[in-house]
Amino acid sequence: MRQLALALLGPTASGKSAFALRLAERLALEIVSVDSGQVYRGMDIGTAKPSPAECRRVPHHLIDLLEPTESYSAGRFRTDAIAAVQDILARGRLPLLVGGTMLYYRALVQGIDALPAADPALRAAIDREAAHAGWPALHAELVRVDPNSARRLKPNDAQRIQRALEVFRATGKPLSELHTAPQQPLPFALAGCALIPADRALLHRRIAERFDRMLELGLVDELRSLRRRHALDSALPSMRSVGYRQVWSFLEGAHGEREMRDKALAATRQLAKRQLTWLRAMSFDAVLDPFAPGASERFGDLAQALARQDRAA
RNA sequence: GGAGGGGUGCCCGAGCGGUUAAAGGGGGCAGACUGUAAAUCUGUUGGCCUUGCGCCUACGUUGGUUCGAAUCCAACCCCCUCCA
Repeated sequence: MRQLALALLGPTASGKSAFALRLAERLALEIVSVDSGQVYRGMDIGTAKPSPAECRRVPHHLIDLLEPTESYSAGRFRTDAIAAVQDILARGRLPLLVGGTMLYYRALVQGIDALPAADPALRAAIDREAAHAGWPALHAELVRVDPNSARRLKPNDAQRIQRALEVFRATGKPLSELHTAPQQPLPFALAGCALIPADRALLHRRIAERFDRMLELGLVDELRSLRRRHALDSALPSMRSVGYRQVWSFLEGAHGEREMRDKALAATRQLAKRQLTWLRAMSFDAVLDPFAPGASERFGDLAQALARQDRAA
């Protein structure tokens, strides 16, 4: 009975998926996506979702879970990912977690406190207050009800101030009190590998090439048809994701095609930078430069060795 | 050819005699991150060093006025609009 799952984390456009699919030629594996964008149905081109053919070749999990009008969460990811991994292990196959949503990955490996889920009504109410008084005023309110969280948060950090107030109003308890830094062990072993490119300029070039390919594949039309089929608005988590957000403003006439591309590329580079900050801060069993010659083979060898070790144990 | 407007740091753009290495924005770089995370927020961004309210380089080019110029003057080189 195998107990091991592998994970491959890296910034956007670093080649994670290609590495994973290559490895699938050597090992009987199934992929668990660690990606906050690929969970949405219909958002295929812009999230670089694996093609139907690739999904037939290698089973993928945690993809196409929700409509773009819905929203996902780190907490739900942990539950879903554990279930998916155990499922794969039960089938006697190797689970490979692949993605770049580092908060989700950390929630999986470190655990996450039991907190109330998002409450749209509460959030809407807080938004209304912020529109009137401004976020610094709500931060001041947080100082009264949850000084510990308030100290951590900057007066302009709208999203986190909103969350802290939401939790307090929902439970009557300060968010900081609910943070108990749980060490929730996983019911399986997890070996993680990070892809960290040494050549940032090359990563940027790949980001540009990839976005241009998305445009050729019909990213703009994809969003157009999503907007026809669903009651979407630009504040939805799905529509705020990189690429879609910029195409959205383009469709709204906020700017031209050239500017849409420039903004999308910048947003993607910034995303990659944040992902790299996570990757550098976390510890992994192996770190590879995805653009170094033979990196894919080295990852394959590593994974194979780990899998063999696990089977022997 | 004539009349205007303009050329500012990686980009856009404010400044219009000293307190200006030069507002603001973008981009870049670095960091934070507990149910929105492809989100949200913070810091930083000419060079050098003995890190000093230090030195050097810098506001199209060259020269000039001035104690002092990105800011005033002249010539020149580009760009835009209008008239021919």
